[in-house]
Amino acid sequence: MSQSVSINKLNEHVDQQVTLQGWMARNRPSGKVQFLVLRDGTGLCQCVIEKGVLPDDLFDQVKRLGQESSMAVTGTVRAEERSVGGHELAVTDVRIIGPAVDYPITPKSHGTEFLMRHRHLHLRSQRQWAIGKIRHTVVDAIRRFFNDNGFTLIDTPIFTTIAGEEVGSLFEVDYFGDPIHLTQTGQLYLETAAMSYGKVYCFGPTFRAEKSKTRRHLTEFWMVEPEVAFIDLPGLLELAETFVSSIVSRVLADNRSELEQLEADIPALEKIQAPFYRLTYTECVDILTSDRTRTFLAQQMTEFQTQKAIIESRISELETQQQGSVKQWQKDKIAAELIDLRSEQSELDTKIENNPKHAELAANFQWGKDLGGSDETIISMMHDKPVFVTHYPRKAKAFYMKTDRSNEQVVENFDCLAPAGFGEIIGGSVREDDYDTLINRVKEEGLTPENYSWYLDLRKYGTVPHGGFGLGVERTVAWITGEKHIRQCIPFPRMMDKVYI
RNA sequence: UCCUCGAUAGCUCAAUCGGUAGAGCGAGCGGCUGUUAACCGCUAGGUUGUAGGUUCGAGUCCUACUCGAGGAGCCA
Repeated sequence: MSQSVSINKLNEHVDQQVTLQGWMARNRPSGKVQFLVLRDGTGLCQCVIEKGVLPDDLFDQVKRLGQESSMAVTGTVRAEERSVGGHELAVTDVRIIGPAVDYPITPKSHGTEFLMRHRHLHLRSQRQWAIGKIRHTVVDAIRRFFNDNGFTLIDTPIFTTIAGEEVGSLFEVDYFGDPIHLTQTGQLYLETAAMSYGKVYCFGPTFRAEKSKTRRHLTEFWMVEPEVAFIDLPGLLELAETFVSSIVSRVLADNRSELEQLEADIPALEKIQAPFYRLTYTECVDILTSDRTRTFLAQQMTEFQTQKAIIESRISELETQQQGSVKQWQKDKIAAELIDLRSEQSELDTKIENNPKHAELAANFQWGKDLGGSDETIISMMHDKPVFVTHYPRKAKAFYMKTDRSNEQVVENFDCLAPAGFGEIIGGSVREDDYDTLINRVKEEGLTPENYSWYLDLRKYGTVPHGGFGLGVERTVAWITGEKHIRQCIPFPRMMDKVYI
């Protein structure tokens, strides 16, 4: 028996006899030769099976195997320019492990619903695999960053007795007859630990029952939250920009081929380096209501319409070609392109429809409101690097955020908006550290102070300025990979009213 | 919760004015030694989401419901 190796290590075994173990991604049998592409979790390798080398009955058995059949394939590695991955295997033996019949996900395109219902199998497909590899790097980079910078990991509870954000977005579960909630944030617990270790972070799933049906929302998502004692707002911003930059540069270093495969915007990612842009909320309001935004949106509208015209002329061009007497496979290709173009067209229609609404929302923006999704998108579209927006109105924000002592209308908080219209990936703040101010804020919000007694205690026994933020893992992965919907960025997504498997 | 669009073969989609439901892929069989979503020939595959209604006749029109997609509010 020859040495068992993984496909990503084939370059170390050229001209040697090896055994690969994996699944059949596809097979193209012809009379006397089969080109079988094997997938082993580390990459793809074309295996060339020749009749005569393999016994006839085995050759025929392999020929009849369905997509995703598992097998061990033995042969000689050779360098081959024409092949995926640059290597191929001249096969001398095949051992069939688990045949597959009628694998549902075919090489043709599928709709979202179908893929989500087959999520357990969809994870094997190339695109999902690449996103998963990048998610892995993102998670590792997050842990690395904090572990290497003096932070201590604190595991905060998932069953929680207090709310950090909107009470309405808590999932309630039955805890031996009493109600308890799934955590929306580890922050409040994390603050207690920051008073013990100085610099801490938590990293885990978090749950929000928001009725949000958008490409940026999940009801269960992963969030990392650092919390630091003796830090101010500029210090937090510096931490956040160093942190985000370190994640992006790790992905660029470790997952370049996955980024290429996903057609991510690599030059744009290479620009993600500190310092990021800094704007106050008030400056954002000024921008939104200015001529700059008006002309920016008008330009966008023109651009959308130009794109739409291009797509429409391409569609009618293809439709004409389709009428003509071309070969069937060409018709097929045209049909596939038409489907893509039509979905692009309807996306543009939505953008064209929304543009005036967004323009109106922006132009009429009143100081005091929270920034809406469209407002954030506008600000983020105007920049090629992430933007920090700081100092939001106190009334629009959570009770625990520290009131700015030089302007009591605002709090010392920040959001970090990823560029090119992606939107918010981080929300954070300096925490209110004065006992009396905090208890008044708790009461103002209609919350019960008794429930927060332990949280208030932190302000009684050696209070210090401190703060932190939360970064959404799926949003970060979606932004980096250029994936439109964050449901593709977690293995098993849970959405507002839809849990597939 | 609200607005818009959709549901036709296992999958992705066609079906003109309301007039016999059709392709490709996938599956099965046969052919082909260099294929990259190969190609060529043949075969099987359908209660058009559900329930009503209009009509000589409904995939197509009307009503309700179910499910899905996109968007809005809110957020990481």
